[in-house]
Amino acid sequence: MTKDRILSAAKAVLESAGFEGLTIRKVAQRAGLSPMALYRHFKNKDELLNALMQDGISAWEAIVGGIRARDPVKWLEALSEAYLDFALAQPHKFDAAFFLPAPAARRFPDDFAAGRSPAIALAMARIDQAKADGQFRDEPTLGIAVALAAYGQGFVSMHRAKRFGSDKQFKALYRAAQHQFLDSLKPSGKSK
Amino acid sequence: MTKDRILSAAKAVLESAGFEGLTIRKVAQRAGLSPMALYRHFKNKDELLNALMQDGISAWEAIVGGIRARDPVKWLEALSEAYLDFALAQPHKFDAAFFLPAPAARRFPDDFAAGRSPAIALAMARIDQAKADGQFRDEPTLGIAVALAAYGQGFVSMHRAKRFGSDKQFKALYRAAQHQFLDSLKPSGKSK
DNA sequence: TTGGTCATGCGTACACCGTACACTAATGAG
DNA sequence: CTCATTAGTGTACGGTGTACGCATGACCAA
Repeated sequence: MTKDRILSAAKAVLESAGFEGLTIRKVAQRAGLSPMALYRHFKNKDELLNALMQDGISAWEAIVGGIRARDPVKWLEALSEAYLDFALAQPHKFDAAFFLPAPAARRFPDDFAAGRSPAIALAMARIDQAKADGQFRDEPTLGIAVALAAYGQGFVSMHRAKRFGSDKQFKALYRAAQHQFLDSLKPSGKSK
Repeated sequence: MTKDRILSAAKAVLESAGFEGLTIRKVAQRAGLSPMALYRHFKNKDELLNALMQDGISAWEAIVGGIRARDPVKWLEALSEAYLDFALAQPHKFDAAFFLPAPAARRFPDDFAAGRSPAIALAMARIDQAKADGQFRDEPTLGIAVALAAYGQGFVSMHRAKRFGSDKQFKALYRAAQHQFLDSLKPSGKSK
């Protein structure tokens, strides 16, 4: 389908030129079409960006789905590390997944607890499991999941805004914070 | 000075039209100048944006400097709340302060611990104080400060990306996470 | 006063952007 | 074959950042 070809072209342009360099004209050229042809398949540029967001989210879901750790806490640690890898190794795809504004239609409802997102649902299941195992205290599962997500997104956002001196410092602080966070969820008295 | 007039115009345009609507031509018109006149005072648009970032940061520093709470933990709670207010009440200024990429020249050095930013330095002083008071456990001060910042930035970033169903949900989760975070820093056994 | 230097602002022009509009070429059903 | 639907195109418009060269005026030395 032509639409897929356009999407592939868009992903290629995004990869090589970033969001700044992602233009209708460039995508069209890459797809071997005239610029206006894209409008047969996407209402406008925003809709194309939205498709890229979807693609980025799918990539992330696949990564999360591939985490193999058995122990729920280890699983959450692996999740956190995978997130860091994703952000650094595929920055544009990552940004598409996490920073692009969602159109009204696909926003989480107020109970996004329910886990409209498979990745969040998976994480919440592991958190519940850790609580059942007695590895975590009894804090609200949604709160923990969202906090973990915010943590990661915050670090990456600060990194994107060039608030860290170096990637090395960024990674070190990211890992330290993640470790401390998971640590803080252990039952009282067990910390450190 | 003309430069100040341009900056004021830019701030006004930013406030009323956001970053999307911030164009050289609009700023020039607002300042009563021709578009090209701006280039006598700013190398290019990026440099103008950088000046806006500086302005946003100053606004934030002023807010932080104005927090009056005596108790260090209360002070940190007030900080967190002020951050939320700032993000919601002055979104563009907030974004200028926290999301605009810093030019290489003004990046934090690797020991940004040292607190190139007055706000971070203030926060770290309060954290040290809380530790001295026995209100916090002995985690690394820098780690706590950066984690707190990442927390806030992450929530706001997710909000900007429209990942929350509503402002109400956003605020509720933000506050819950902040509360849980500060709580987790208390000495073992005292949590909840 | 004259002349020169420098800072300031302006007008024009260019390349690039998203996309509205009107068009043609291809496809497939009856 | 006819005709409606779809896919793709070319042109054009209003917007963007900004390079370039010129005009103006303030200042100061001769």
